[in-house]
Amino acid sequence: MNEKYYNILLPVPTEGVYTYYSEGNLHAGERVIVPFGKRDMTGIVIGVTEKPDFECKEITMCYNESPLFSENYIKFLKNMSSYYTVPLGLVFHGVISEKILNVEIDNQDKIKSHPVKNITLTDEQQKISDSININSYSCHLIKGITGSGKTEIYQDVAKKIINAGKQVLYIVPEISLTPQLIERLAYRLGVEPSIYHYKLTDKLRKKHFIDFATGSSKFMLGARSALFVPAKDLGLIIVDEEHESSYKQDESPSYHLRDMAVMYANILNIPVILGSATPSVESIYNAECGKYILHTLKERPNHATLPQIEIIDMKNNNLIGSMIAEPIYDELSNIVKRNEQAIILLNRKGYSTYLYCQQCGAVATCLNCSVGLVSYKSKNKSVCRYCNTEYDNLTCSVCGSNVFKEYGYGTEKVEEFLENMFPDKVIRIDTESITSLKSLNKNLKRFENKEANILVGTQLIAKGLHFPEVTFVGVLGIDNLMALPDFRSMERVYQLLVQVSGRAGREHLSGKVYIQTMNPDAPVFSMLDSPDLDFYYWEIKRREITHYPPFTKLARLVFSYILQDECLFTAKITANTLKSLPNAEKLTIYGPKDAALAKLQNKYRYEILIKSESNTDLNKALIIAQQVFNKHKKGAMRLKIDKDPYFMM
DNA sequence: AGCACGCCGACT
DNA sequence: GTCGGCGTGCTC
Repeated sequence: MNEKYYNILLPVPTEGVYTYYSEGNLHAGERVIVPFGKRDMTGIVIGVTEKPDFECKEITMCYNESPLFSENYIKFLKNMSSYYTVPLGLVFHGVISEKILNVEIDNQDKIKSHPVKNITLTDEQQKISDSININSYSCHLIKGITGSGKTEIYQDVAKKIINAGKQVLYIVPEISLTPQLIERLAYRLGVEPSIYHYKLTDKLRKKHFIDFATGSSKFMLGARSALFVPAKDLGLIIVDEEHESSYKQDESPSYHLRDMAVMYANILNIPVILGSATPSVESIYNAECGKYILHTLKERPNHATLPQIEIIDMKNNNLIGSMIAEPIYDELSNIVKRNEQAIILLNRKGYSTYLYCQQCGAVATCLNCSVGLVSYKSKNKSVCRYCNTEYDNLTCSVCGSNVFKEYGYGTEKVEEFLENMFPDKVIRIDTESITSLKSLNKNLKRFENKEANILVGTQLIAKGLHFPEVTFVGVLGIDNLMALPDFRSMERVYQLLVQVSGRAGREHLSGKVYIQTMNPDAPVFSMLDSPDLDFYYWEIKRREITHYPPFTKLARLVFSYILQDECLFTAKITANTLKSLPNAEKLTIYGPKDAALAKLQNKYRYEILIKSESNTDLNKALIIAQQVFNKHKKGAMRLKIDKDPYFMM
């Protein structure tokens, strides 16, 4: 009898580590198939263990392969599990689907290679690239506007890593994963990148996973989930647009990709590069503390001039069509007259954004959510933007009337109005107008080919898309964003406005940006055309005074359940327990109070916010909170623990 | 997450 | 009687 006992990690939302025996000799990181309940599952070997005092089952099958997962990878998952106080199995489950995990290694096609195109770096770029030691951990934050040469630096460092026989992981927000980017990278690096993201077919995702895991591919370009493809010998991680809030995962484990990339690079002892035109407040703070190394690219591409930014006071200006301040409207007329191009940015979809009952004045809200409905003219319906319930013939839930007054405007209404004023000159792009990537590309092409002069859209068009002919950007509805109950709202407004300003007047044309607001004296506006860190210094001071991150650690606990009283009751018990903990004086606990969205999909929601200067104290509280909740929860009651929350709604 | 067990309501 | 609704609990 030479049975050995192994701890196996399975992708199940529990602790996830189970003990099995085998007569074979297994190594950490190897994949195995084991019986789990009534089914067979693929898991990975964590290590050898003593014979436990309960009955174990036998490992059904060992993949005959050298381990795909490294010990460092397992360490990374464990660190992630303890940082987010999420069970290890749940982390594994949330990060790799079982479908991908049990992929077979078959005969692989050769990775295509291309002739390498040499790029010459400017002195500024070369200096930054050379300062990055490719043999050990360091975190580099590169600040530079679009086209200032961040990509060239990424490529130069990547090339050094690949020449040293190691692999490179390049992560971008999902929306920037365009065919143009993929083509450009393949062309410049001389290798076909393995692409990895959610929308890829299973077949391709499996292929790219295996290519990178076995080391036959040296370069992976992907979205958030690509960080968890186990590499054979990773030498560099690049996180582009590091400030993007889409890097924060909504579901548990709600990790932040940038933070996890830094954690992983640290464990692997390899360099990591973060890039952005508008780095996040916490990253600049980390640079100031000496955790990251900040590099600022000062040269502007083709010596383009900064756009001229003007703040339009809506109180002193006519609103054309009750929407658009006169100076913006006039500018659009000029644009159409001169056959130039403009972007109108508005972060609201739909036609009218507020509907009031004409009889009793009640606001039309969703029956399942505490959210006001938005009307859509194209669908002839009103829609809840959270649960997407559509209302055909809206009746007032208070008085039963079905006549509503419409206020507020979304992109659909702005498009209609501008289309009336400038027939055939307007295109709209938002998640409602585009049904697929194809239709997005089609609309983008139409605009690129100058089939229209004015592009109306939501944030979609402010991020990462290039419109070389645009000379004017008008921003509507920024006041809504500033008013959001979120300590990061000013940071987001700043980033959005700087990013969208970058869309105006690139290359040979100089541009203008007009922002209409009821609050022209808001400090954020005066810092937009400063290329330095003025906004950062202003914002970091506010964060310090108000005890928000990065000066404190924050966690948000959301309780949700169909029964309001029971939900509040459990939240109260949890909060009271936390308040009476021995380390309670190290914690600041708010709530429970109604969540900003008090009801969603018929579930009532209460939230508790916990602040602490110490990560350890915060984590202790989160573990207790989970235990108290498990003891007192009823039925399908849920608790979502969001550490380092990015969305306070 | 699956999958089974178990305890109530309304069908051939 | 038994089919099926989904609440509860477990998986080495």
